[in-house]
Amino acid sequence: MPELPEVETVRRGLEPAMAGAVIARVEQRRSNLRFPFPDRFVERLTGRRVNALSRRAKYLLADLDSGYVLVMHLGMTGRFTVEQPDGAALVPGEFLYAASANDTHDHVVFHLEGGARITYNDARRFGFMTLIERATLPEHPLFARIGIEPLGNALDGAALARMFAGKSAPLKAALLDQTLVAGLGNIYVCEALHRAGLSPNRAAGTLAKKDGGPTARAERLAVVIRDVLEEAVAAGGSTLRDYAHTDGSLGYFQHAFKAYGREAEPCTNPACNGVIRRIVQSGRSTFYCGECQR
DNA sequence: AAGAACTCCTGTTGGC
DNA sequence: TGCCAACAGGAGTTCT
Repeated sequence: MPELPEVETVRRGLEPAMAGAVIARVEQRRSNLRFPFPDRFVERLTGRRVNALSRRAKYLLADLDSGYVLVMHLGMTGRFTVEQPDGAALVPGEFLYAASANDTHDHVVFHLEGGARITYNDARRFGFMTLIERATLPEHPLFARIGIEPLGNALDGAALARMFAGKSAPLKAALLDQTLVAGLGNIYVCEALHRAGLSPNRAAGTLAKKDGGPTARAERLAVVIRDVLEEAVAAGGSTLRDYAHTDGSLGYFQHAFKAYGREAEPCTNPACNGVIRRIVQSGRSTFYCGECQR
């Protein structure tokens, strides 16, 4: 499920339970998710304290007192559930995924000192976990080529122009490329392009001037990417088909979608008479308005 | 070397 | 109701 806003929301939900906590026991219920777990995964976590829980792109990073970082990626269907020892599974304002109807897909359980229990559930197993030495993290293949954080200071029109210059790939594909801007996924790319009035089919390179500088479109796109992600984080991310039966607080940004999932509906741009259409680009659905997105 | 297609896996949904 | 195809928030690998 998770794009940047959802991963950040999960981080904020896990942080109160995990940061500063000691991992008393770990249940690893299978040998792999998308990739095999690292050697001696359970032993290397047991007894370790989590110094801090951070995020880079769509990765969650638990910094351990062993000098290693527990790196976690949620793939498409990864979710965490936090249960406190007093039975309180949820804290108001936190975003927590509902436990699935059965525990078939509960693959990892972290038991923390003090009794809190954190369960990782992932039906499709596109997520994964690994351990990387903290000092080598920036050069690690998973992170060496990761692009700029869109909520940091590095994202602006000039940065987009630099990255897109000379590219014939469609804007949609360029924005999904995690080595350029890190953290966008299918939903927020559709939303950002709709806000920016830019066609997902437009060649990415058209957002750079001949001298490599940013066009007005590039400046506009940088602004709306930041806006849409900030609004989504503030809303606790988006909750789609999952979690229908949870009493936990859910993301509600899905109600603010202007393009995603609106095939055949009138364009939500009040100045536009177009209709949202759905096309497929690199195997993924793209929702956009052919009238006001050029 | 860039860009598109294919791949991993399971669950849900919509059409007949 | 059952069956089957299409589709789902990701991204590494393999092709052209």
